[in-house]
Amino acid sequence: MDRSDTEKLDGGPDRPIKDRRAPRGPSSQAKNARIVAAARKLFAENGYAETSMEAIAREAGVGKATLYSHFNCKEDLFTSIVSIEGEAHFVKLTLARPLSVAEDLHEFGRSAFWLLIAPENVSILRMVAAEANRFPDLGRIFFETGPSRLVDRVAQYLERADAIGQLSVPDPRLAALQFLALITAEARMPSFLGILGPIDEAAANRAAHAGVEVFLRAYRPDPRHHDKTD
Amino acid sequence: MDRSDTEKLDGGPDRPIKDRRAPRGPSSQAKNARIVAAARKLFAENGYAETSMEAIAREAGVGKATLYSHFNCKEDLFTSIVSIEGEAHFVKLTLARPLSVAEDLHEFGRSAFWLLIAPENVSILRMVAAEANRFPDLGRIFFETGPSRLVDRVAQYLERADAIGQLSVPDPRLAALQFLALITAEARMPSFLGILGPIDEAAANRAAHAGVEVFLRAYRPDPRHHDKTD
DNA sequence: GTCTATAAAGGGATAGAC
DNA sequence: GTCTATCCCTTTATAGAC
Repeated sequence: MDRSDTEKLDGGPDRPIKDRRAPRGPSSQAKNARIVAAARKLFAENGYAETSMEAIAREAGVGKATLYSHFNCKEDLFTSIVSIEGEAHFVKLTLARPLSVAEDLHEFGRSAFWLLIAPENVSILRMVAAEANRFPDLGRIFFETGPSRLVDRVAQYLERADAIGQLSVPDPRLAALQFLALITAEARMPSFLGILGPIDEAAANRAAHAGVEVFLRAYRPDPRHHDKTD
Repeated sequence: MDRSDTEKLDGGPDRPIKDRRAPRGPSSQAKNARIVAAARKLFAENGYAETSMEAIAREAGVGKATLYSHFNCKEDLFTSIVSIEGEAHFVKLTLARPLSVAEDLHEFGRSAFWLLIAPENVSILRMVAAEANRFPDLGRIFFETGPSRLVDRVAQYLERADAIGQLSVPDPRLAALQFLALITAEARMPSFLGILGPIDEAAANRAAHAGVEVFLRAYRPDPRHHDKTD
């Protein structure tokens, strides 16, 4: 399009410079995406402080000044990554069909296990936790846009299951937190500490099964446990 | 003692230097303790990368070279801190008396809640998790000297309770992990993310109560759930 | 062993050419 | 908008006096 002037100055295709045909995006949008992807990867791998802006620029294939033209400073880039990731991961999961409670919870439990345990998802949590002191608001933003929504969804489901008499759940939000805690009881700590071996579908199935079993035994309808003698 | 030579050179008590009577420990042992305390505090507050050796030396009231005479490098200091802290926190808790299961678990649950949720204890976990990629062995060392022992202790108790028929626990270690997960179900994530408000005895009581209640409903002796139809 | 001063390296952010 | 080269600061680690 409007490259004619520069081509006249360059004098042809055999330019003496290194390699100007490198994948340079047409607009800044593609570079922005590459920067976000690079920052996400490096922050997750090495943490905030140990990740240099130069390394991010290199990973993204752009110059450092380009990086600073997209994000004012390192903190802005970091908070952007956290917000993006927090939403992206937790929006997917749904738990809506009121069919078989055991089936529903098992299916949802398998998905939740992957979400809460898989290394690529845990890294974001580690990042936010590690920088909780330096970025006090970030923890709240991440929690409310991510995990809290997951809890809400489970709680709503449990409330409906209670309403139709399939479960006995006096405190849906507490029960939802307990359900997620049970699903991840075994793998949570090793996952955080980075010492969990590779996980597969079978592991997710076992975790969901073990968690759902205990949860249903505790919250199955039983008139004897309905009186609120707290 | 052997200060006579320097006193001759200094010329008396009115020295022009700032304040040499600062608390200088007699042996290096006291300084070592102060260094460890300072490093523990600063690492916990700001993380590994954001904590400078100079800041640790300042906090400990020693020179930077003194610090390096006690620990070869920053990594060694960090791993030492983690090992020390990992053991110190988890050794205290015991769960031995086979009296009332509900009472025992509630009492232990309250203590475990503090151990797993209190900010000063969570900070060590955040540190190890944050540096899991850079120090791969550290996560395992911390887990095995700390949290894993806690799980073992609970599992042993549950096994005894199963043996005398007060509970029905086919997999004691899994049940132990679930018990601890239930106790901390509500506060775990906010605690990690640094957005948990101040906790008190009442909060610990509520957490223990809610967790024990669900746990006992799931694992109370019931012949119908003993057949291993897995 | 302990401190002061410094060397050597790397990071965040910017200036200026294009 | 984009890149290259650079400024200024902090950091780790050490050298040398005491």
